[in-house]
Amino acid sequence: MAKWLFKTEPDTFSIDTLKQQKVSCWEGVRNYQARNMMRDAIKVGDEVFIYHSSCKDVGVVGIATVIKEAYPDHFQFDPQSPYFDPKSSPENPRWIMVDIEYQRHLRLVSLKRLKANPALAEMPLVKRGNRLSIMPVTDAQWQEILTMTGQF
DNA sequence: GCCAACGTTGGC
DNA sequence: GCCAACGTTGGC
Repeated sequence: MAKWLFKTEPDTFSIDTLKQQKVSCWEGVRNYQARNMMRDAIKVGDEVFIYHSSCKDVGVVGIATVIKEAYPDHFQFDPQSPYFDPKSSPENPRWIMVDIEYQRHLRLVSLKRLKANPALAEMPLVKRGNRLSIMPVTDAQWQEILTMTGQF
């Protein structure tokens, strides 16, 4: 099973919200590279690090699993939604989402620590100017980050 | 709030 | 197909 990292702004949707809901769709991905990964590679059973961005405590905060593979993100059709895309249509949807299920919180592994770890230097996350909201994580990187939590 | 980095758009 | 302008992301 593959492993991934999903970014979210906790002011909009946090790991705590996911825990309360237990399951959630992952809507609002509006980047072609991220979309293509969801479409082509993200499968039921894959594990996902949840990452909090644009907030006080930036970093990896928990784990979820994929429970539903790519299907159309209906927010793209809703003019009231911030994720509305006027160029998309139900007949030819442009954007998709997956569903995930909460697994557990992790003790925060801050971006600062991720950047300081040479074993993680190849992660898109720690590269300069990174903007990818969904990215693959290798088994080795996954284990390294788990080790950094001290929780395994 | 600032600003660097990046993706997208659109004129040509 | 190039590339400048623009909008967005995201750390700080």
